[in-house]
Amino acid sequence: MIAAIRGTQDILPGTIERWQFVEATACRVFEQYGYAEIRTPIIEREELFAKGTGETTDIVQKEMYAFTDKDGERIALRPEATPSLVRAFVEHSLEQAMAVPKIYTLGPMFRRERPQKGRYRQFHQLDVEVFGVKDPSVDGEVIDLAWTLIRELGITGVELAVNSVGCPVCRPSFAAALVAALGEDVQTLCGDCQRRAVANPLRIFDCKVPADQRVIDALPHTIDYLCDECRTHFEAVRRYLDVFGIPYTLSHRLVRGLDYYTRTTFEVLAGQIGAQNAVLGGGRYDGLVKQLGGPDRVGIGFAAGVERLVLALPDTLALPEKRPAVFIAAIGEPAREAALTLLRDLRRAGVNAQVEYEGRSLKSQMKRADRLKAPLVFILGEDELARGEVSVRRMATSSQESVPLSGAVEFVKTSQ
RNA sequence: GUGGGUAUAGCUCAGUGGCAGAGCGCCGGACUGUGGCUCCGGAAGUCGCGGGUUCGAACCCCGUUACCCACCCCA
Repeated sequence: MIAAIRGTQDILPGTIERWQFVEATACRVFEQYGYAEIRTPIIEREELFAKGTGETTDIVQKEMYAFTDKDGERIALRPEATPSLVRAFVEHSLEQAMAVPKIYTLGPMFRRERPQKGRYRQFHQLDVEVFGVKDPSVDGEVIDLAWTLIRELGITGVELAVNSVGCPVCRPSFAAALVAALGEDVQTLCGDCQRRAVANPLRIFDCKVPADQRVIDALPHTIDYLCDECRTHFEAVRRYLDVFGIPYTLSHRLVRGLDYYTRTTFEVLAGQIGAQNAVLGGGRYDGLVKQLGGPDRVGIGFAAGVERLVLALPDTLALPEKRPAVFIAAIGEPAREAALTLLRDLRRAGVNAQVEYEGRSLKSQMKRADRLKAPLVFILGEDELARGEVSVRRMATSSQESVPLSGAVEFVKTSQ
């Protein structure tokens, strides 16, 4: 047997309904907020992510699926959507084409990590981006959109964390302050943290090693080192969140893993879905568009993990059951032909009607109808055929009546 | 890349050296053409794979692969 490759999975009937619910809800909410869907290729030039996601990130350094194409070009399977959306924004001058460049997309992403609960090599994201708006009110709108999505999905027990990581002006001084505050204590931290202290001090805040927490808790906070502009911006973002009535926690440890984030960062964390508890994360990336060769335009957005949202959906979520309106059981060859004609007519009238394909016994056909949860069964045998009627059985009550064959379609439609 | 756990029927799992099992599901039957409940019968297995020990291995030993969970990191 050839099995699906590691970290990929088939989403089967019984589960796919929850995916459809998540995707349909997301599209509805995004459209309501005025975002337009776009779809971009799954493969891109490797360079796009090296420059966009960041040469120093783990995603690019060790998790990206990349290969050399037959003409020698380096191709990558996208590990995230933002660089692709920025590329499309620039390539098609969407700022000219759209009244407001507010876009969303959804689809598979690829990262070569060891799979675990809520993390796969092919995973799926919902992704929202806004380009060219500096005003903090758009930070507020994007976070409100994220929060509304979570609420519309019925997901509870989540926490919204918000922070500001500053900009290229103020971040270096904060990083320096971090290292200075650590001082000799660096020696007492875990190996990962010691490496981070040199490579990217902000990431020390990601550490989960219990022994390190006392030292980390005492470290300075990003928001105390913001430059005037960043501080004013962040204060305004927080005011908007208050205006929108969105409950959030200020998390000075929310620094996020991608190089391009500036100023506002945020994350929605859910319990009960495993160790990978971030269902949604995003922030502002004011330098990215220019860095990718576009005009000097700011940007902000977020990505939500579909697998994680599906895990976080309430157990009580009741999705409408898919069932045929009527099942047609036929006995004997002449009746089978009449049944197929009736089947065609029902379907042309927009009715979900099913039949048994193999010529089985009536008993088997009834069993099939029951299993499909069809509320009505049309029984067509020699007797019915001779009278130009069908017997209609209501499965719930086991009651049975006769209906003229010519009125069968109408009968189903009126009893739906 | 690292650590731990698991691997037996379609699914969930029992089975600690002596004939491969259960529940659910599936197929058929219980007075000619009637579902669910009950009863009877049936199909279905390379016990993950490869070696080793043994008269004999699903079971013990070695190796290997896959999956799950966790670390790193991230959605």
